[in-house]
Amino acid sequence: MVRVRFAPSPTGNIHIGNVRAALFNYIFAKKMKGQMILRLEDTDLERSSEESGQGIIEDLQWLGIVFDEGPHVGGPYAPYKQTQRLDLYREYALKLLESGHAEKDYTHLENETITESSSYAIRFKANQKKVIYHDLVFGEIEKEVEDFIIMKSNGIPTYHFAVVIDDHLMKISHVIRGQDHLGNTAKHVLLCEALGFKSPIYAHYSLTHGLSKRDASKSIRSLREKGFLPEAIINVAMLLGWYPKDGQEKFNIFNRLEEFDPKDFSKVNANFDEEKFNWLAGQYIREADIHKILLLAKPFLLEKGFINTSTQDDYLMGVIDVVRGNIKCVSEITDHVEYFFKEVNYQVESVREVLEKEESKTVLKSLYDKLSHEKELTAEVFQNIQKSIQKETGIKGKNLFMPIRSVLTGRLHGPEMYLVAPILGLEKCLSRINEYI
RNA sequence: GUCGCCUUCGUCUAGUGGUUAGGACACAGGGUUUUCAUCCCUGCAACAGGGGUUCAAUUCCCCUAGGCGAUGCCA
Repeated sequence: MVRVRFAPSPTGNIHIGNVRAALFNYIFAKKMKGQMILRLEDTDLERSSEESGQGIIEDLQWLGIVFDEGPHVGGPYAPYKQTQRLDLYREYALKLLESGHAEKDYTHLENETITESSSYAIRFKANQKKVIYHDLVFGEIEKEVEDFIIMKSNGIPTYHFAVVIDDHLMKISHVIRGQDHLGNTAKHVLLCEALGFKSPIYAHYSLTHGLSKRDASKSIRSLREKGFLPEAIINVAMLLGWYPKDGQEKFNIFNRLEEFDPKDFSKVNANFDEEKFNWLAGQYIREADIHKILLLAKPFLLEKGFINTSTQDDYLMGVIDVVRGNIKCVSEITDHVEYFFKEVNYQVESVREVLEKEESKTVLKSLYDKLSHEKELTAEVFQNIQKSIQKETGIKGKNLFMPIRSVLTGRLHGPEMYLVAPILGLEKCLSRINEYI
């Protein structure tokens, strides 16, 4: 049985870089029909927090990463928080002390006199031993290990110790983690040997640069609040370390589990490419189910006061569909749709300039005249009208289209007018034009 | 400092002992009856350097340089 785990320290939000630890393990569990375990490594008492742990669980759930076992759902190897497993670590540490693999360390007392009751740390005696282990991605790794602390003088285990004990006790079969642990793994292998544990199988993936922990804008929480789609984030995170063989960069990994293999992880540290992320995110917005975007967009539109609860969904979907090609996350929709909901404000200088041209008046008069003879405004009707205005007035190109765009939207940029106008509707178009003729 | 890992277009990458070294993002040009954008087409652009091994090296080996990581009573 494959059992993998995501073992974050609950000290902040997860972002698009470190979500890969959860994602890669989860994908592997899915592929192998194994189990996914969450363990909170909260032994850094200073920085760990309950809220952070909860936030991580929520963010992952939103992405579709769920756990078979963990502090929030329980499981046969509970507890799943390291601060609740302190007795366990103590027990194993004492064993190592007895077997001579470890010794007491009083260096934290500096010049104080050591007595029977003095607190002590426990140091593992690695004796410069050379360890060779196999990594699925990097192959044979050879590393000499120095002595290191396994229990702090406050009774809390260090990461290296707790991780080995827990992975063994929780029957973790594969450890998939960042290559910042490539060297540390030798320590873990040594500890396993000393404790008589079987080492899990290791796979280390490359690190990502350009994603500072301090940059909150790349946290999963923040991306979610901006209305990025979770599928896009999963896709981008996958690309940070793994590429499908056919080179297809937009993909749903859950449909391609067969292809996924940790041994194909990239060995090279990569830079996070925000441009590409934005591009991919936009692709997902364009292809998403319109109802889904509608649901996500409503809160943003309500907040801006563009709509109210009685605004028709059909109308909204039309609006969303016509502007979705210009956004990468749903929140950006509010930058593109004001004129569909509010009266147009013609104060923008460049727009006024267009409208005040003599040619523009000619175009708009003709447009008004033709529109007022129509009963129903469709894209085709609008296109035909534009053509006949051109034919009759001889005005074409920019001089033809800009006044129309300006009068109907108050902007110089936007989607094709023949798509915009039918959504606005005949009545609104006529009244806006009427203001200028 | 010591130890470990890595090094293909600007960026993310595919790939091979003999290839026109492929794709994507970005960028540039063109097209889609106007603009921004979308979409389509075209173009630009890479095997870090030096030694080997070999008939042949981007691919294998060594060295150098560079990058990253570890070296904590952080995880």
